[in-house]
Amino acid sequence: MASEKREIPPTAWQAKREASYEALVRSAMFRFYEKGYAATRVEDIVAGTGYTSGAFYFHFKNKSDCFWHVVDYRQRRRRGWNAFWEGLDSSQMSLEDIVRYAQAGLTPDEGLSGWTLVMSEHFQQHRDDPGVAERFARLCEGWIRAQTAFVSELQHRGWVNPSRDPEILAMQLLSFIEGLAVHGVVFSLDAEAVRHAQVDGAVRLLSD
Amino acid sequence: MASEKREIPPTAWQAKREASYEALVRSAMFRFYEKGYAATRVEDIVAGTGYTSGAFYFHFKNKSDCFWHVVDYRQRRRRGWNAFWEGLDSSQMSLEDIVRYAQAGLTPDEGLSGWTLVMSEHFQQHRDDPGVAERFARLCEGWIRAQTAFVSELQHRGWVNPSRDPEILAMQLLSFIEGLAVHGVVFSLDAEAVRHAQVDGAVRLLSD
Amino acid sequence: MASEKREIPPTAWQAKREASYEALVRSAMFRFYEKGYAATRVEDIVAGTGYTSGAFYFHFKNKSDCFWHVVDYRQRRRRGWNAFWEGLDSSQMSLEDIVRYAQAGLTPDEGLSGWTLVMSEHFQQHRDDPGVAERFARLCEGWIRAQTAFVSELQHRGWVNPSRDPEILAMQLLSFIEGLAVHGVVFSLDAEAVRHAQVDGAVRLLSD
Amino acid sequence: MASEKREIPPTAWQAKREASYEALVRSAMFRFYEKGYAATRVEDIVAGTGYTSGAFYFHFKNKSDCFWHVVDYRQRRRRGWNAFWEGLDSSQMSLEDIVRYAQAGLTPDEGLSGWTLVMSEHFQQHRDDPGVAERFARLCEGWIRAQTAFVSELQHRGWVNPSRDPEILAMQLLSFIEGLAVHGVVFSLDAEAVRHAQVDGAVRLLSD
DNA sequence: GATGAATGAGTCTTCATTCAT
DNA sequence: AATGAATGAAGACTCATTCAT
Repeated sequence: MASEKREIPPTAWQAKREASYEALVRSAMFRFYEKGYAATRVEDIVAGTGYTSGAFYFHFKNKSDCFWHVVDYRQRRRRGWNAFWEGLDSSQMSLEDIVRYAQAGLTPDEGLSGWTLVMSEHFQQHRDDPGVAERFARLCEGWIRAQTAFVSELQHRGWVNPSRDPEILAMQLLSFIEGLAVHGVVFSLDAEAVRHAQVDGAVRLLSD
Repeated sequence: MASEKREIPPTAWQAKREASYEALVRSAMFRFYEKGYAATRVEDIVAGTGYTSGAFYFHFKNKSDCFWHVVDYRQRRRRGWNAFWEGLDSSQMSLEDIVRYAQAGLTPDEGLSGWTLVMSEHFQQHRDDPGVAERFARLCEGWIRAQTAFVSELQHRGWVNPSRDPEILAMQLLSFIEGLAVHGVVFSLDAEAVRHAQVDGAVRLLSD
Repeated sequence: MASEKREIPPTAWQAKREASYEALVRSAMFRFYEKGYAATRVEDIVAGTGYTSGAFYFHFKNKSDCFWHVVDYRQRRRRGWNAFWEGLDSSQMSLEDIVRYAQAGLTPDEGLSGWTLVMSEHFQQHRDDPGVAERFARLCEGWIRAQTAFVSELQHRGWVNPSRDPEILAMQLLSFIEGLAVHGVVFSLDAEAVRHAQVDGAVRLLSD
Repeated sequence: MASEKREIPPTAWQAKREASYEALVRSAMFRFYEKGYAATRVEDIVAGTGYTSGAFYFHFKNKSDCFWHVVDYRQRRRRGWNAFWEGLDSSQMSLEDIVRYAQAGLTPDEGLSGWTLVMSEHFQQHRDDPGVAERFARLCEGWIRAQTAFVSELQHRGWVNPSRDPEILAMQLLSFIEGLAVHGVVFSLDAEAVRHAQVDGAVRLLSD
């Protein structure tokens, strides 16, 4: 009856759709980060994009759904660790050098350090929604896995004692870095000092 | 109608007031911790206490005010570090022993580990309120000061290299402990594993 | 702790509550009837009562809940059939006389004839809500039961052939009366003509 | 881009147009019936047809317009009463036989018994739109006229007392049949029982 | 000190409808 | 003839807060 109808989704539309989608996701990311998840209204997200709330609900089921799209978006953009090791002559570097160098990778992109705050806030507010806990857990797993790979590599290359459990170390590193970032945000600490304390502490956590 | 009210002696009055106050503060503390600050309604706080929202607004100017009362309440109940060192024969203990022993003091009371989450959420939602940032900063200072005293004491007693800046170390410790606690909550990690990682990491942060 | 607190619900409050409740229920009833269920906004209901939408949501969980409260309210106010037979000297009356006399009881009170319309509209819009169908069925049962009692009484008193199934007759009567009322509303028929056709038809349905 | 569009011969064009029109009208009819007018979204109508909302607004000015198209569609498809009497040897039949036989014609086609519900719902929601009342009245007139013709024919053929007003009788019949149908839908009554009660009652209404 | 009915501003969300393609 | 992204007005509902008692 309506056989060939849906077949030609003109790429023009697809492009349009993707453009508005990305604009909204990115706006949401920044607004969430600036004001917190709860305090960000859909109107706030939409405001600077040139779209309206209708467009928002065209792309997302609701505000919470939008949050998860942001999470995925960030995930997708996170530069892999593989790229990190390539083109790195580690023979001349101290552990501290490497950690400092890796920091840009350890902390989230786009300078949204302490984004965990947003995540935890969303988590709090949807604690009893079914499946949320698992979703967060799975997300964490991914991070730990990536971080574990980094630690393992450090062990392989002789920077870290190979007898230590890389997974636990990964968790400790992540928590420490993020913990400091969050403290920095909440307590208005000097950014440079925080960065320094992160590197210093990370090195110690990695050392015996 | 209000006949028997006059009969209550002033002291009983005050006692009554304090009783309801504490009941509400404590209920708020637990609700905030369980559901997050934003998701906790005044009704939720009031619910299990036997009081009504009217009582709430007798004691607190508003929800945010209540939050700060909780913070103060927690502050007041935090056992001082002085008590910690008394009756502790540290001569026989390793650094790890001490840290493990101190953990109950390092982490917030009543098993509300990761309460920073609540604080940061409240912070996010009142970012532009004037004075909030300072208030948080001052609060943090208090913690750092206490923690710094602890670290200094460790240096005095020879557990920690005296040349390190105790304040930075304090900040690192706090962030690390809280960071792990938060991760544990958000990502549903095993409580025992978290505790273990906390002690282990803390020792490393304190070591050279 | 809060032992005797809830014990004295000052009747003043109860009265206040009941007053606002009834005002809202009645307003809802009339608005629903005038504009239909879907087209009636909560604001419309609240408008003439002197209350605000907040009061509405104090009394009702939501608009649909309010609808059911209206249904119950109508149910409660429906004069029983017992009162009908008392003080009625049926010996001198024809069947038509009785039916005409009963019409005020057969049709809903307050001149809201054809209120079934509202019910069916609400029904349509909540068809997939669980429990709605049963609730309506139970409601209908009650009506049929009452109507059946009326028919049985007519049989006892010799007005209607006792061999006919009173329950089926009751259903036919109800449907006929309501069906005509609805047609009258939707097709703007003359009220008097409708009333006449109702009595005439009802008598025929009751006759052999 | 629009290259092959010109190649379609005008007749094919028209056929295409009619196909999509009918698909949409029929879908609307069924959706309205299943979920009610208000609860049916344009998307719902469009869903199973293979078209999109754009097509909908090509054929109909708006949702209400679509409703009237459905009404017309149903009107057009209603088998005339002329066809009914042809090829019916009524000499051997009782009144009940005829009514039963006519029921398929009395009740709406396609098993959408109780479609009056939808009509009345639409009516409620457009009560103050000018012209709606008249339009409904005219519609009803048509039905009554058809039904009146049927009744008159019954009188001619001796089944019904010729002294009774055929128009009133027609209205009573229609209301009764539809009233029962509606009750059946809203109160989940057994379809067979309803049908039986319809025939039985109709015969009584037609009898003296 | 405490009650609880009532307020009303604030938000999310829906959906009929438009329009460039 | 039809698409589907986007609009934006409308409405339901929440909840911190007030106030007469």
